[in-house]
Amino acid sequence: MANIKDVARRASVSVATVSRVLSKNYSVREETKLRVLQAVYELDYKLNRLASNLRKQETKTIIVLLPDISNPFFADIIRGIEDVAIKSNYYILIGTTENSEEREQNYIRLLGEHMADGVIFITARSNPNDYIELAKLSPLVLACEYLDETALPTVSIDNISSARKATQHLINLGHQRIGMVAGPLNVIVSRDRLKGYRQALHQNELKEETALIHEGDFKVEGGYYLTRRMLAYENRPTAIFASNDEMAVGAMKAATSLGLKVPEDLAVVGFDDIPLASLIEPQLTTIQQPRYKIGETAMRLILANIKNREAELGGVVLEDKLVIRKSCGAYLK
Amino acid sequence: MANIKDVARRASVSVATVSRVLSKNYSVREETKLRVLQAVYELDYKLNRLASNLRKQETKTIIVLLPDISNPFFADIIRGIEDVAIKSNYYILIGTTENSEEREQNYIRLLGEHMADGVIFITARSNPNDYIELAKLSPLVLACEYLDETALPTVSIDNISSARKATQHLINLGHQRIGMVAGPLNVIVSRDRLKGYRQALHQNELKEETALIHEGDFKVEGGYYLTRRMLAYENRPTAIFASNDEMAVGAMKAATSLGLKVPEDLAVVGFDDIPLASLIEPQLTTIQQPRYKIGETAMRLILANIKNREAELGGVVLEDKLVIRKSCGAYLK
DNA sequence: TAAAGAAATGTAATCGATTACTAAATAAAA
DNA sequence: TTTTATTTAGTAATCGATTACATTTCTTTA
Repeated sequence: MANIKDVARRASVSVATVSRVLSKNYSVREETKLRVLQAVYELDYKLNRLASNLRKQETKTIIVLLPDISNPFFADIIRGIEDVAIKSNYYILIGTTENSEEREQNYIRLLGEHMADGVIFITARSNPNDYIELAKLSPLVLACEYLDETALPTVSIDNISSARKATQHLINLGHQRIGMVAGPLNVIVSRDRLKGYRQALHQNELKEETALIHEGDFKVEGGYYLTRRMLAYENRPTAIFASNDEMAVGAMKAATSLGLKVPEDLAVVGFDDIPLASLIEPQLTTIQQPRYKIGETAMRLILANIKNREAELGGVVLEDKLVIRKSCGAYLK
Repeated sequence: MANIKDVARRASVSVATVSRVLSKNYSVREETKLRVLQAVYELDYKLNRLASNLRKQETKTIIVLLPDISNPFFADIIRGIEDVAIKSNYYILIGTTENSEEREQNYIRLLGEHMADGVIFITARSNPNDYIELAKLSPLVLACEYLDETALPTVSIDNISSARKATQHLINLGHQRIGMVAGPLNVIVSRDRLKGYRQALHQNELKEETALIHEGDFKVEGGYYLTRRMLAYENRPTAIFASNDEMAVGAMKAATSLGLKVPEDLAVVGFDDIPLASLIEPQLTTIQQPRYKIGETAMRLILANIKNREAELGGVVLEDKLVIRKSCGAYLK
């Protein structure tokens, strides 16, 4: 395989000249340029990007870490990231952690080894300090997640206000006993959605019942079992707000399994608006996150951070939207 | 950031010795080894993998190309690939082509630029010759796809026999007029599924009707509209075999939208067994592909091919399975 | 104890680019 | 035409590892 030396020899110029021709924005005599390009063509020369990266100390690669690729929620975010990346001549290396600390480290290590220029986390981990430390070494952006205390670059919606909005919607429809199927509470996003739910109750002077608040796992089965449990109470809830759509689907299945109808006997509202939400019957009322835009913004933030490591990049908060479909029963009124 | 020279200096040895200590399987005196490791620790030395890769002429990275990351069908395949990759100390770089020729080339170019050691296609393209040419330059494996003529390394199920099996199942349930919602016919997988459908008809001396065979796009909407069209016929089909689950869901929605019940008025069988298949009501009867295993095998094949470029690697055919749920109506009999 | 063989380490070339510095060629100004 | 400024191109250092080959040190054997 031809390298830059071969091209130089063939075009009777130095390697420096070849490099200049190929990297544009250098002044090279037209005739020489043509000779070089001819040689490139004849030898089918291809840049060795490894060598180039080594010398330039950059890789144009961003690591994107997420827990689980089969979660449809992430797909659009990744599309957003990748689209911006491609436009900026970057590549993304997707790593799925499957919630394994070791696997995550395995990918993070690549940063220190100069195999990537930065990392975007679309993932929920517990220890904020790790992020902060890492951010000192390497450009880093959190997508969907954020930290209470520190100003790392983040992109997300305002989960508190969205959850409040969703709960308020149920209250407006007349529900007084609203069950909450929360996400895992070690995740800040779950905690904030729970917080929003509580705020809505308090603002409407409804009292909060621990029996109506349960911690789930973001999976269909979790939503199913927790809802079954709540529906077994004598004084059962008339509505469920689930912290994500999968659990909301589980809640609907729980109702059906007990002979209850959604939304007549149990109203359900989810969170995320994954594709499934509009395929299931009845279609799910849910909070829609601007996923693609979250991805785009995350990539833009990291590019900005690469260009200028000093740039103060705080958190970007994007608009969400309550999508009203059938499962909340609004159409019945 | 410390490099190998710094470590060498600190440990009072040559860079060669440092490299030997770190790359294992070299004989180094225990005492020297300790000194080096101590220096590595003190300086927090990290290998520059770019430099290492350049010298060793390998990257331990495999490109995985697929049309669309939001398709849940691909997620398990990727999991299989990634799991094997990690065990073998490889990384995968996922590229989504969004059916853009340009985007695909953008990723393929990386191979020539020494940024990856091989490529796995989980994707449907038209021109087999491109694959064959590329395979000469670089290790390449096709997952799910295959070619008629040539012996490239491939992993897939036998789509013809699976489609035959699915269709036969409907015939066994008494259906005589079975509509086929095919996938895009420029894709060999779609052609083979159609072939299997036809074989089943012929084997049962049912005649094939062009009015009952339609080419779709693997999307829910496509399945919906094509099925609506078929259900509008005077002599409408009593069953639909769709070339993937999304279109099968579309078919079910079409039936419902016309007031027909699935499976009583219209039996539906899909293909792939994506997660949605068991979440939708009625649950979908479908062909289950061993997705995770397809991924694993694809990665194994490419590793074998990297180790020995001469190895003759033909096509691996894995077992599929007809999963009988509610939508075909078998339970009614 | 000397010679031969084995083990440990060092020297320097190499992978393939980019680029600071320098030199030659050309153009512009005096 | 000479001097100066500007383009264009070359030389060689550099990025940070790995490894062939050479050399030194240590063991083993005679």
